[in-house]
Amino acid sequence: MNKINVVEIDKKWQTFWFNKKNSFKNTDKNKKFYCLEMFPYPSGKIHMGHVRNYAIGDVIARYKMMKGFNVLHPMGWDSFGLPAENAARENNLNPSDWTKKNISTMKHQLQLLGLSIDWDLEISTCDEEYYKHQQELFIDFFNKGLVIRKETYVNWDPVEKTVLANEQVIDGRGWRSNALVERKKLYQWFFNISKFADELLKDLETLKEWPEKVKLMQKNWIGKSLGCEINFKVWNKDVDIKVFTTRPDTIFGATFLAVSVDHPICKKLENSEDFIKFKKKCSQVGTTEEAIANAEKIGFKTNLMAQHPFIKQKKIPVYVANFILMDYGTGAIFGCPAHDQRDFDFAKKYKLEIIPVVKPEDTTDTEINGAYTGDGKIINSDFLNNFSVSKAKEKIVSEIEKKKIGKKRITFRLKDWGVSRQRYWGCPIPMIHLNNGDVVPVDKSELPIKLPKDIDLNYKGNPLDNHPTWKKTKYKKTGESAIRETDTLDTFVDSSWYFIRFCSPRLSSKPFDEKSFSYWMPVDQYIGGVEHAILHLLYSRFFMRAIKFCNNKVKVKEPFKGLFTQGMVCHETYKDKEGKWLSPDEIQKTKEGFASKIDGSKVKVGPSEAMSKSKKNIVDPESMIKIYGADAVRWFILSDSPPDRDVQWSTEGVSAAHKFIQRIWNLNNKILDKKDEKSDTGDEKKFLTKFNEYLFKISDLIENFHLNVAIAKIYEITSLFEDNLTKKLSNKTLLESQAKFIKIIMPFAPHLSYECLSKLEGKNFYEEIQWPKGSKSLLKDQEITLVVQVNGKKRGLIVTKKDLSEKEALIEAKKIENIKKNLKDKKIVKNIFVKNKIINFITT
RNA sequence: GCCCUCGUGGUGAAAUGGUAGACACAAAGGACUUAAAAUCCUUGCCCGCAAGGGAGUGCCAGUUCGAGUCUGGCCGAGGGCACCA
Repeated sequence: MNKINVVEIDKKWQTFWFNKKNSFKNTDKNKKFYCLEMFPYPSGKIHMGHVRNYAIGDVIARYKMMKGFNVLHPMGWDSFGLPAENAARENNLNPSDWTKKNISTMKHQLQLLGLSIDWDLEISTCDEEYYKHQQELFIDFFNKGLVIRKETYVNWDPVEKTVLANEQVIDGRGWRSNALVERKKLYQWFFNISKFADELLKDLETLKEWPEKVKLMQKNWIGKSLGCEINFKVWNKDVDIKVFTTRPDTIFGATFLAVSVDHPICKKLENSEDFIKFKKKCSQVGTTEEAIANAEKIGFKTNLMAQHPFIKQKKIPVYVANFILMDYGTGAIFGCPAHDQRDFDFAKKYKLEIIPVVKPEDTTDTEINGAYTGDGKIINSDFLNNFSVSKAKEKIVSEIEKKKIGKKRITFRLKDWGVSRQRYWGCPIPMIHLNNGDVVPVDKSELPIKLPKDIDLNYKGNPLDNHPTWKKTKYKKTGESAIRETDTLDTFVDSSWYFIRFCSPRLSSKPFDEKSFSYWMPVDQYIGGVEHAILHLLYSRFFMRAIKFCNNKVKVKEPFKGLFTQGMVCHETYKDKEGKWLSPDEIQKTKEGFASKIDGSKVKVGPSEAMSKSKKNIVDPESMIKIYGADAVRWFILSDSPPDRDVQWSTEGVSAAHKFIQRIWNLNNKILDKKDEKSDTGDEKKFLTKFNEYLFKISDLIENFHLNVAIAKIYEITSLFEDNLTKKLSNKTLLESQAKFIKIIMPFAPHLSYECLSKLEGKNFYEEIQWPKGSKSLLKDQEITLVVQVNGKKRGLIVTKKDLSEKEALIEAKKIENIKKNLKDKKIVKNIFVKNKIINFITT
């Protein structure tokens, strides 16, 4: 048997595509398609997650090219970030060198996959030619008031004297120093994303091709809530505490006030030693929402009492509490323990009064074990009694407004986007600090503000700040000396507009050319990991709006028309007898299970988890490609699971994919070698009808991302062809159909397809390869199977032509022996008939 | 803690409210072969020689002629939580 040499054909066609430069540009300019996969962080080598992401994208890109679209399919590198700095420090090299080396390795590896990427458009965010435009955008945003400077908390490592990323804080301690991490306030730069909060929320509705779950996550993240501000008078003092609540209906259940430690009224407590201690304790909780939510709720009782606005004689204590955040609402709440779990926990701890004011409709239970947050009838609430929750809300808000002690207010959970990072390997923020305290942008002619090459990363603190000369500069307008901003930008900024840069990646004069922008944007299909569902996608949506805000030639609001989020690649985990992780290469199969290759001892097989270095459950794509070929690797990763779910990598699976590649190759050869014979029109028609049906089905499946099902159908087509080799089909029919079939496989396994097609059609590919056209009229000749049920249970089947009438169907159904048996001695009460689907006899 | 998603054979999975398990992996049996590899065929819960019948999609209710699919409650697993990317 003629064996396919996958390594050889991989190389052959990759060279062919490379020389052709993927220039599929002779297509219809009026039909554009921008296909984009999330660009990778150059961490060293590509991993299976990348393979999956880019295999999915390549199917879509190639399919659209074959459909005649002018396709933009670029690739770049998200090349600023923390790992480069860490690696550089460990190996004593420059982050730039480390990054460049990784990019070159990974680019080579990606090319081994045979992707239809136009490498002429390659960009890298750490490239001066990229980040100078980002600095320009920053200045534009600043001039339009979209950049602000304010104080926030960071994780501070007191030993390293650096700001730590959340992932660098382990159990409240710095990952290197092991010192207890403190919260520290710093002045930082922010993008005013909250300005667009309402718009970002509302426009989610226009994103028809986004997964519902991603939209829901963004909606909850933005967190619009309708509530109300209420002023509480402080007893015997001339101050008010303004609280924000989404549950004004529970005002009669209010038994305390709680304010954030950063609330202005706390200023007066600064001279109390107890308060300082309390504040210190609060600062030991991390800055993540998770840490704050899980931290024990603690409070500091002030000597202030607040006057309840609706109960004359009632005074309630004012606490400072660690779970109240200054940047949400007003930084103060009223606590209603009966109907808020956090308030409940707090009240239990400090033995505060708990007054139920909402009674659930369906219980008589009087014992309170926790907060009740559902609907019900209002009780213990004076004029609100007997109202429902929603009615009570309306009533109380109008009452509050009438009394002028507060007003309706909409709040968003979404905070402004902090973009300052006290790190070296990022885009320098193009601002300078003048002697008089003003902070101004640099002149655009001075861009790019380049990172210095000579940097000492072993020095404690902010590297740019510690550089001997870099920050010293002059203000161009006046010539006075000035100090550069030494913070760099969050790497999310880099990835918030790279898809725009791809429209005109070599343009030096400005970030993008408006003409190419309006041709290509928005991205028609964006593909990437679901872990980016909120931040990256939301920031990109903000950036698009901010750019539009600064440039009236930009008409696009939403950067990504279609979004697809793929699942992770998982693998079983293995541990040796000492509980140490083993990689799949370090084990071998035995009769009982698996054993270590090193000492032959038994291996414990653990659950399949996302591939990660720490668990060593990694399979290297490059070595897989070398053994099985690019097509088999792509094929397997697409075939085994729906693309939006996790997939389990298995050696058996990729080996099976390889066998299938061989099977198609064999089929192709059998058809080429077959002697012509007299055809039977009946056989031919049957074959062509069935194949035609598959053709429509597969287009549909690809367009809806059901790539695993599309592959299952391709297996079925293969069997169809193999079965028909022994039937009476003309060679013309077989060869023509096979060529169509090979084209269907092309987006998935392009190397194999080009090789087969070059044999079938015996020509070189100077023209575009078109997706095969199906016949609508042939679709009408399909056979369908009608299910016959008695009382909802399947009792028979009718194989028949399409669109059989109810009358005919019932006659046919009653002819079936088993149906006769089941209807015997019974009276038919009702017939259910669904065309091309089902007959259901309902009997007495 | 909060938000989101997912639970179907030994495994990955398929199924516009209409035949549950397509397709594939693994396993068992068989064919070819001196043998192995490769390839191909068959089987796949329970009763039955078969025809056929029964149970069955995490658990408990409900809607429907009909529920894996819709509704409510529960249990379990995974993702995100603003300085990892």
